[in-house]
Amino acid sequence: MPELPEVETIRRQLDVRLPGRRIERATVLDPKLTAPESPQSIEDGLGGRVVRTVARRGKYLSLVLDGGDELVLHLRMTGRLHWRSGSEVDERYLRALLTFDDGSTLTFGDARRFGTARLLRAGSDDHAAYWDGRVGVEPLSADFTGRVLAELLAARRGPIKPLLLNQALVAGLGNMYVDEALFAARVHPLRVAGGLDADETRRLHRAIRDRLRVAVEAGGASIDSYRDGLGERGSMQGLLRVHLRAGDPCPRCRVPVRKTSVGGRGTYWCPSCQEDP
DNA sequence: ATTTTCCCCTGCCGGC
DNA sequence: TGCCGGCAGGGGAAAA
Repeated sequence: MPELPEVETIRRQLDVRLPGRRIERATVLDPKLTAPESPQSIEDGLGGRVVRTVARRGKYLSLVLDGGDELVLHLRMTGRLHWRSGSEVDERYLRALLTFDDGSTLTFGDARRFGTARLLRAGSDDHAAYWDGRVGVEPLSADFTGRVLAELLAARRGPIKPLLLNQALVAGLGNMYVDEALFAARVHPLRVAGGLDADETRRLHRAIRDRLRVAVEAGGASIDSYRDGLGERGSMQGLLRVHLRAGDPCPRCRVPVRKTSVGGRGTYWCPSCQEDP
């Protein structure tokens, strides 16, 4: 599933290719992608525009256009963005297509059709209305300090894992990297968030940043449908320590990794390293 | 106010 | 071999 490292990998690839290119034509094949706005309206809004930069907020990817309009994309579960230098498009689950003035193309493929595309217009309240309260602190930014994490956890009575999955608090963590970060920090996923002591909070803060950095460096994890912006696999899947590894020996203590359900999400952890709450 | 449940959608996998 | 139920999960709305 595309989480922060996967989306950041795609962003970096697109940000050295798209800026300066003009969108010759936009085609939206699935009306659900742009709803409630119509495909026609989005196509008209994109045609002829030049991409200025490619940005990311949490798991959201934005093509910032000349004039300040912003095409916001979310890949959700199975979305894929694939840039090609030519117009030969081989995409099984194609939902949208951008053709640039030099003949290159960007496709949005998405087997399960959960992904979304919105066009935020400059000079309207689109930007504020869309972003307000949607995403919290960027975990790889300088803003995300140990103190900030401690403040987010303070007085929270719910378990730590669902809290870390809340995009409005920390932006970009998903099921996979939360499992990996909690393991690295030796914190059980069901611990009450506000009950972590100072040392545990500090370990968790470091673990989140470390795991995300390593994953970005590895180009993301291709555990199922994820491919990067050029259609290639990442290599983080081989570096996962507990996620999807039920029954395998814990890399730290050799006790078999276990799987349970937390907040309705498949959750992997080491019963020895991550003490019961 | 915060936390939990449900739903969207389709490929895949195990069981029979 | 083929059918079928269950599972996967990001996020947002609805319910608790």
